[in-house]
This record gives sequence, C-alpha cells and structure tokens, in this order.
Amino acid sequence: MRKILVTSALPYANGSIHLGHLVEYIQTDIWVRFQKMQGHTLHYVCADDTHGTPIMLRAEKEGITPEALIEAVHKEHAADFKEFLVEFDNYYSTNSEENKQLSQGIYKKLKANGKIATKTIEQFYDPVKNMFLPDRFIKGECPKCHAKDQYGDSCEVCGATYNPTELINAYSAVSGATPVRKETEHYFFKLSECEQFLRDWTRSGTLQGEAANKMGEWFENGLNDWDISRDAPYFGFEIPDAPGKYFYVWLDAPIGYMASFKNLCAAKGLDFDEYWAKGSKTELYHFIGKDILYFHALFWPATLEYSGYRKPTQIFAHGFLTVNGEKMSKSRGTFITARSYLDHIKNPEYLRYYYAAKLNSTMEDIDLSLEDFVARVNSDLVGKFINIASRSAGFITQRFNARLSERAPGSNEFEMFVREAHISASPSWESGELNIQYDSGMTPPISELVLWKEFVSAGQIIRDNYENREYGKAMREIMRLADMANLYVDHYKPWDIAKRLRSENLPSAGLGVLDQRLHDICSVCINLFKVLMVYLKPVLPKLAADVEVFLNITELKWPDAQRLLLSHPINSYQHLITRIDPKEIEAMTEANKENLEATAFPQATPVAKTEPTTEKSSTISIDDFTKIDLRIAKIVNAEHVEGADKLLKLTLDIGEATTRQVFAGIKSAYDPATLVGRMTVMVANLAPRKMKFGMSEGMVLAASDELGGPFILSPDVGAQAGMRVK
RNA sequence: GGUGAUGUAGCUCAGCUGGUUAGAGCACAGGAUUCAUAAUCCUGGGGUCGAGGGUUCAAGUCCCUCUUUCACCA
Repeated sequence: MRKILVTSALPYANGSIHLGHLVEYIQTDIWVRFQKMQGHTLHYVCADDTHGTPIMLRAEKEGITPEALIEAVHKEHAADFKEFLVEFDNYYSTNSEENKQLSQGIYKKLKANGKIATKTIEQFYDPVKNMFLPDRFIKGECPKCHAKDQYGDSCEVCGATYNPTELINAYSAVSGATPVRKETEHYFFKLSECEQFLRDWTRSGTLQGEAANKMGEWFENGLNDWDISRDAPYFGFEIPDAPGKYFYVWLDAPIGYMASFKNLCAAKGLDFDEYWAKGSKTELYHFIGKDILYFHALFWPATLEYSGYRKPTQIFAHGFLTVNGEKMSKSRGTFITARSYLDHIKNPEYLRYYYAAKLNSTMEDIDLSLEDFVARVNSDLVGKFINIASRSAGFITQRFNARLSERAPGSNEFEMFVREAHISASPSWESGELNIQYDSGMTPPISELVLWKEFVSAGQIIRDNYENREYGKAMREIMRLADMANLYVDHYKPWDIAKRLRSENLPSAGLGVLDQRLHDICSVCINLFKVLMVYLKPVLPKLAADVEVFLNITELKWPDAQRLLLSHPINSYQHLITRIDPKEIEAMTEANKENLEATAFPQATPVAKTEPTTEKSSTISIDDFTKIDLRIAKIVNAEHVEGADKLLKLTLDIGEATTRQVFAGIKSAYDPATLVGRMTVMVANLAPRKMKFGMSEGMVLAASDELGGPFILSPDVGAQAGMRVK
C-alpha cells in the first residue's frame, strides 16, 4: 500500500474561485479519489494563500483587518470546494502558527547553510503612502501602445512586457502619487548556487517532458538569486532577526503545504516527519498550473533541499482553461465563478465529467466549449451511461420482485442456459409477428461472458489512465463500454421478450425459459452499469453515492468492478441525473455579463492568477492618435544582426542631430543592401526598448497579414527625413 | 523579441517508437426501434491532417522555414 501526500496550488485569498481554478482542483480531486478507491493511504491538503500587498491593501480599502478579510474568503473558498465535491483532508491557511514556525525554521536552516545573502537594491516607493510598490501596483501609460492605466510589468491591451521605469506618467495605484526610486536592503536566497542540484533533480523524472524543456531554458539563462524579502508595511511573516523585513509571499506559500499537513497531523495523529523528512519513503505530488512551474520546479525543491527536507516525487502541471476557445472574458460572460455555476447549472458533476473528458497529462490548455459541454454531458452521462440502468431497472422491479438473477454470465450454468434459451427460441417460436432475433448457430451474437470479461479487463486500462492523469482516455474507454452495453440490450431486445410473455398462446414450458432469459439480460445490464459506476466514481462521487443506494450496496471500491451482484435486491429506479437545458447556460453567461462590477477586482495573485481580459476599444480619439509621433525616416544603414533570426538593424535619419537605431523584424522580406537610402515611416516617440542585441529606439511601420509581408511603407517623392506624418 | 507548448472533419478531440483507402463523440441526413429522461441501434455525407520545402520505398507522424493560439521571461 502506498502512502501519498497530494497538494493543489493555494488559491490567493483575494478573489473568488472560478472555473479556471476548478480545472486544477477537480483534476487533483479525481486523482485523489481514485487512489483512495485503490486502498492507498492518501492525504490531500491545501490552504488559502493569504499574504502579500494585495491582501493588505484590499483589507484596508474595505476597512477591515487582513485577518478578517482572509477569514471571510476562507469560508467562501471552502464552501465552493465542498460543493464541487473537492474533498480536502485539510483546507488551511498560510497565515497560521504552523506556517510561521516552519517558514522561519526553513529560513534559519537556509541561512545556516550559507544560502542567504543581503543586497541593497533600488525599488519604487510611494512617498504618500510610505511603502514600496510591487510592479503590479504601479500603473501608467503603456510605452508601446499607449493604452492608459496599464500595470507596471505588462500591458493587457497589446501584451507588451516592460519595466515599470518605461511606463509613461507612472503613478502609484495605491495613492496616485508619482513613485520615486528608493534604496532598501533585501534578503536573497542564493539560487545561483543551486544550479547543479536543480539540474540533477530535473533529470530524475520529476517533471513532465515539456516542463523539463522549459527548465532547460532557465538553466541556459543562468539562475539568479531570489529576492525573498519585502519591506514593511507588509502582511506576512517577519524575518527572524530582521526587523521591518518580511518574507515575500512566495516563500511561505509552498511551505503552506507543509503547514496544512502539520495541522492535519495534529488532528489525526499522523507522523509529520514520515512525509517530510529527508529520505522519506512516502510519495509527494504537487498539482499546479503551468504558470507557476517556475516556483515549484526551481525555488521549492531548492528550498527543501537546503533546509533539510525531502523533495517532491513529481510535479504535475496542467494547462489553462479557455471558454468557447478564448480566454475567459467578463464582457462575454465567460468569466464564470464557481458560485455562479452552482447558481445556474447546479450539478457540479457535469463540470467534473466534462473536465475529466478533456484532461490529459500534458500542459496543454483545455477548452470549455459551452455548447459541447451540454451535448457531451447529456449524451454521455444521460443518453449512454444512465440509460443502461434506466432501461433495464423497470423489468427487474416490476417482473422480478426487484431482485437480480442468480445466474452469473461467467458461470457454466449461465452459458449453458444461454444456449438452451437460444435453442428454444429458434424458428418454431417465431410463428407470430414477434421476432426474437437470436442469430443462427449455437453461439449467441454477443456472449454475455465475453462482454463481462471485456468490462472487467478494461478496468486495467482505465486504472492506468487515471494513474497517469489521462482522464480523457479513461472517459473514452468507459463510454466505449457504455456503447457496448447499449448495443447488448438492443440486440437481445428484452422488451420483445416481455411482450412475448404477455401474449396468450405460448407453450407453458417456454414461459419459464423466456422469463429467466429476460431476468438474466436485465440483470447483466445492471451489473454492467455497476462496473461503469465504479470506473466513474472518482469523477462522479455524488452520483456514485446515489447509485449505491439504488443498488442497495455498500460503498463501491475499485475491486467491486469485478464482482457480480447475483440474487441481490435493488431499490426502484429513480432518475439519477437530469439533462442540462441549454437555457441554463445562456442564463449563466448573461448573469455574468451583468455581474461585471461584482467580480471585477484587481487580482495580483501569484498562485492562481486571473486571466487578463483583452478587449480592445474599437475607436480612439484624435488625441490618442496625435500622441503617436510618426516621422519620415531615411534608412542610412541596414545590416544583419548576428544571432537574430528575424531582425535587421536599421540606422535611421529623422532630421535630428543623431540618428536612431531601430531593430525591425523584416529580415524575412528584405535584403539590407536594398534598403539603404530608402525613405520610410517610423514611430519616433516609442519608448526605447532594450533588446537582446541592443537598444531599439523606435519602430518602422510595415504591413503584413497571412498572405504576405512584411512590406515597409514608403512616402511619395518629395518627403524629407524628419517630416511629421499626420 | 526569446523559450516551451499548440494548430487533424461544422464543433470538441484520438492518432504509440513513420507503414495498408486518416479515426471517435457531438452536430447533420436517411432508416430501424419503443425498454429507457425525444434515450438506443444501423447506414451515410463531410478532412489536400495550419502553409511551403526536404529526408524516405513510405510522413498527420522525422528535419527546415513561415504562420496560429496559449504560457513563461525571475
């Protein structure tokens, strides 16, 4: 029996759980439930990630303490997870005594191991608010596309990334003041010294292939030391012997996994060291989104290694969620919170099933296509799966006193019986209009034994797919079996037999045989249904519980898939799932459009970050346009750039004292020699941009689309270098 | 801009180490059936596998270039 500790990434305590978050929690929960069904010992822990500037500022804005804020959010998150049947063994908080002790202890060990350094750095400072500002709290005009109110690290309109220094008219998002540069001493974790360890760790099978590739890129660039401190005021844990310095939220967040488990240990009498001490024989898995791989695959193992703990067995990174093929969008109503889903669709298992049908072990994004969602759930779950029980249970309750047949498809007796029934059902009985269609020959067209064996042996494949997080493959296999079951019913037509039994002129000897046959077919159906329910139980635990009641059985475990229910009383069938009405989906997206205000809260969460919306305004004002300083430029020189695949280095004369150097991505279409001397158009007031090959001091305009390009612009004859274009 | 991934029927996706006429589900059309929540079963139409080169007896599958979408860039 395996001993396993599993975590999901910690949601930031600064916003509601939405369908994007749920991909991860549902993925993890399915895996957890699957492992528990196998009989393994498994603990699934998580917590709210509660520290950092965003929490502090939001609490302040709401006029409450950070503790009160995270308490309220914790309740909301816990309720959301519970309703989506995400069953943590412990859902805790990073703002806990356990986490404080562990974080400070780990820091001290890192320091003792010589892995901590201090360095004076310059940071943006809000002189009104008297605090240092994270990049996300500096806003201003995008230097590239001049969109207003963009964050200090990237532009949500054009997607450019830059430094806060490049923002035009930068201001503090907290006070509106103009930020100033100020020196401060920070603490660093010397990650640069951990490279060899991390290279080895990466190669030890801990990461998915794509993730390991991504790591390779980071190694290539060289590892920098990691800034782990923040200045007061900051909501978090104070660094020991460093008054006014706090741990950066990303230091104590993953330690929150340990803290949550430690808290569980106290409650359940578990041995913390058995799971976390160096050399632990237990397994440790972290489920995360691909966006935070950096923290979990670099900082986290290094932190653990140099503070004397075990490292994760594996990191499982998943992709992002898109809705209807696009990023979740508030204006399209596809930014759907967990709560909103529950309010409109109600049944969380639809979403669990749909995600399961889409999930695999890679970091690919998955798409929630709402139309497909309705079709898939209704067709697979209701039309195929539930239908098996629904179409056979009635006969059992009405004709056979709600008791299943005593004959097993695997037994000789059963096979013999099938043959006898088959012979008896041959031509002499086919005189009437009723048509019991058994094939000619001794063997029935679908042997129950073969069918049963197929169902049982598929369990192996399905189990492997769950284990490897290939849920999509597992669901496909299960639905293939469901198709077979329906085919089986269709083939033996129990309703024909029932009709026959009701008819008058049957030889009485045949009645008993036909009756048994009907009983067997329906009983086989119920048993096949039960097998499928076992296979689906990790995904649909609530439905499984209902089915356990219907079938009058105890909690289904994985090995139950191989056991037959014989001569067993069942309860009468009631509809277990209803179909989704597309109108509910529509109502949900509509409601989310209206809820824009309610959900539009700036999320600066590091753990589970909100996808930015990318709406572009369709028109701009003349003022916006005149901000762009377009000039006629003469290309005085053009040359290839060593090491650049797409770029040419252009030297441009725009009538100023000095020429401009611009890197343009036009190598594919232009030979530098033919460009020299040409006139073109450039953007002269674009913020200079540091590129790998040097500074680029503007942008040359060029046209392109899928048909071709780029084609650079040329002015009409007469234009002189430096002329303004407007 | 760099890097990692990604692009297969109207939609959502399978296609392992290259090998016979490229698959499934949904949707659509026709038929069968009525036990079942308009569920089920059969048949059919529909794809120059993002584009262009190349390697090979043979490429959706390998290589190169371009391109789409997503993520990351501490």
